Amino acid sequence: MPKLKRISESTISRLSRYYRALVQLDKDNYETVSSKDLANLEHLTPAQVRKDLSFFGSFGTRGLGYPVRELKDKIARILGVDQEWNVALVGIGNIGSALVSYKEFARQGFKIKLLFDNDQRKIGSNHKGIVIRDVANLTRELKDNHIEIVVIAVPPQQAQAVCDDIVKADVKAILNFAPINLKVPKGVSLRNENMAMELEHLSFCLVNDHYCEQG
Amino acid sequence: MPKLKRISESTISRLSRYYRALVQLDKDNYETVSSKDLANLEHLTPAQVRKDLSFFGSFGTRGLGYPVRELKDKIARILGVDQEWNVALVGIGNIGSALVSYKEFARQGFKIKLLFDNDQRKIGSNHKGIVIRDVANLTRELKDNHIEIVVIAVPPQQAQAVCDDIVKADVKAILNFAPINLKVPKGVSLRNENMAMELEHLSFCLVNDHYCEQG
DNA sequence: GAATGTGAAGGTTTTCACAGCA
DNA sequence: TGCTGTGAAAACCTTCACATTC
Repeated sequence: MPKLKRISESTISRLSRYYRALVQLDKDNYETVSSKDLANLEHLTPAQVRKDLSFFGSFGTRGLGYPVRELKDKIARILGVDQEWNVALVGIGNIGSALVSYKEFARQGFKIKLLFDNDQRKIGSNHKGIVIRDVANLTRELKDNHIEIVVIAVPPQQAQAVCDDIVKADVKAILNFAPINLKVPKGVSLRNENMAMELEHLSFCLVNDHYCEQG
Repeated sequence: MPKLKRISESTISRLSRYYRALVQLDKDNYETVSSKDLANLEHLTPAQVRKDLSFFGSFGTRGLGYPVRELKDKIARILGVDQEWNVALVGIGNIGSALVSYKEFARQGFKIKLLFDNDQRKIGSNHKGIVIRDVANLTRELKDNHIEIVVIAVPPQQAQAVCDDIVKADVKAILNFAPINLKVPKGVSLRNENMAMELEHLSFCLVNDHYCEQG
């Protein structure tokens, strides 16, 4: 009985973690798993696991636990990783090229279909079997190729302009690696990966260990 | 009058954002900034800004606002980015090599001093001016070189073993790119960058836009 | 007058605890 | 008996509102 309540960011992130754990449990031929086991695997509490899952339905059996395979598939459905997504990547610099070869992406159904850059020397060349296109045509090519998710890996100065072009192509999901706060209209989902910020978090913990709860 | 209360993760992350904004304001020769201005720059509320800062002291002047340069320096101090940190990177694959050239790191005082890999073909070779060492000697070399922060960019199967070696070297801060939940003892700070998880978050939003608050 | 610093209020997330079911 | 599902309680985080200071 899923209620139409807003789901918190943390619940969604934990869903990813449950999913990962369940994939492993399934590989290891476990049939069922209790909220306690699942919680231990991901260093969470059993109540948290049950509450999170309860937002989406009643997947378990009292006295027994959750059926591994079935729960895995249900969560895959909820997360949208039971289908393929067309992904484009803008900015084929250090991070961009690393992402092209990042195996975890393809494994989960995220297919990198298009690459873009603004460097004339790169445009037209092949990168791991994908031709690099001119970012000048970004909006049109995203539309023509039915891209659903775009990854931004350009320098911060160019990120907002690129982002605006992406939004114009009606793309509703953006993953941003540029260390800048992008503005997107309502209805567009934006996630940020900011490595410098994570390092700053760590240095904060090193300097202020009395404030900072362990790891 | 900083109280000895635990600081929330979100406050620490916002501190990084204030810092970035203040660096820019200082470059643009602003002398003072109000909580309202700072909030607008980072899409937050003025009350949030004031509350966050108040955990660490009273940096502003009533009726005037905060002195930009001074606040920037104070936050740099709090975040620990007023000093240099010795960083090592384990795993010189796609992501690892991208990180070596990531300019944002060095700019903030995070100096990559050592590189490690387990691939005999890579060990001993030069990567952007840094020699790649054998991960077999990880613990000893981290100790000998007074490394304070280690970045893990190895495949998930090897991540926990690498992590254990890092902990043995008394390193207290780890940034992990492997899609796995590492176990670290109390007192060690661990941050995770999980790109697959961010993409899953986006696909969740695409599939469940009714649950998912905008961007 | 203008904007900080901060208790108190309000909202959200997590944990508790137990009823309910296999 | 064992473990889920879930209201209620507790903890936590954000916003409000205003006294306070320049």
